[in-house]
Amino acid sequence: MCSMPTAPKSPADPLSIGQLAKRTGVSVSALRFYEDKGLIDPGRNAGGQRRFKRADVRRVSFILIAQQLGLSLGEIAQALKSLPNGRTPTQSDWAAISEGLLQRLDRQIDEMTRMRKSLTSCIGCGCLSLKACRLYNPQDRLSELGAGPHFGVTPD
Amino acid sequence: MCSMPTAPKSPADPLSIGQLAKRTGVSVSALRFYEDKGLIDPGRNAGGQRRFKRADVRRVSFILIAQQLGLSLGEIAQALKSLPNGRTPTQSDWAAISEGLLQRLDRQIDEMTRMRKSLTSCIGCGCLSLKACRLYNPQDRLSELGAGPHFGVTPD
DNA sequence: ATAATTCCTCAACCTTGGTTGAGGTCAATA
DNA sequence: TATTGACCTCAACCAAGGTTGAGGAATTAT
Repeated sequence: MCSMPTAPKSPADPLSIGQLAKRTGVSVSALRFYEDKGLIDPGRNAGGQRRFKRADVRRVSFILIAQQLGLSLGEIAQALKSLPNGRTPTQSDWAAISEGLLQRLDRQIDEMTRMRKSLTSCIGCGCLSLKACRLYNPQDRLSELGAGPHFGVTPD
Repeated sequence: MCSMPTAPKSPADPLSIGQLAKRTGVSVSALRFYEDKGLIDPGRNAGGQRRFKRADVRRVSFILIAQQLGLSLGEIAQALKSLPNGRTPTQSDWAAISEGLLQRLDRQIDEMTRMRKSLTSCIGCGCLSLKACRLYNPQDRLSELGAGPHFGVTPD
């Protein structure tokens, strides 16, 4: 026969949720949660079970990377909308969307570097008032790194 | 008389929670929450109302700064334990504890810079697999920046 | 054919970092 | 003195990012 002995899973083979979980290291419950939030959109087989395309491995990888960079799932969902719908994303589609991450990362590094400068000067003078930080950094507040309360310390 | 006309609030004047809120920009409810978590420990007046020392303004500033750097309230509580108990912290006490923040910030900048390198190479090859990232960055995962799921992408 | 897995949905729960409101007390002001 | 604030506690709620478990259906292995 022409068919290979141990079915070398063609690139079209769909993945079950458990298989995707294993490949990505993301738990099954988290994958369902991502679907619920619109980050992934698996098809279903006749029995109603989720069937993922192999390209979804990359999609989940993107989610993980973006999370590392501090994007919320909502922001990630937004970013993923820039991918072609219908067609399976190509490498250059992924490269394009990843550029956005890189820019964000650069902004973050920049903010942290400014923060470092401020903190150094705060430590230097012992004031710990963020007066200096605010001079350097008027209303940015590294807010990408966490919600954090409103800022506006009026020191002693 | 020797006393000044409009009572130039001596450094010993205690602050009410509302006054502290105004000085720090932190809401009254958040201040109560911080007390609950052990980050601040105001005394009480005869009527049971919180009375903060002026040094608490600095303490709250520290909390805000540390939050910006991604520390959880629990971690901040830990850090604050290094302050002298009993005595009001001096400028050099604050400088010492802030050194820890600076080191953490440096680690973060370092991690982000490595992440940038990885991401650049991922974008370059279009793989988006984090294979390269993991090479550069074996098990660190910028985890300081958020809980984030377990990492272990096995690409397509 | 049957047993063992895996999967399904839905609801409840968890942690962080708070906010909001009810019901009641304290303190400053007219 | 009366009355506004400002304050008190306690409980419930919110959003994010999930986990856990119940009860049941589908799939896979023997």
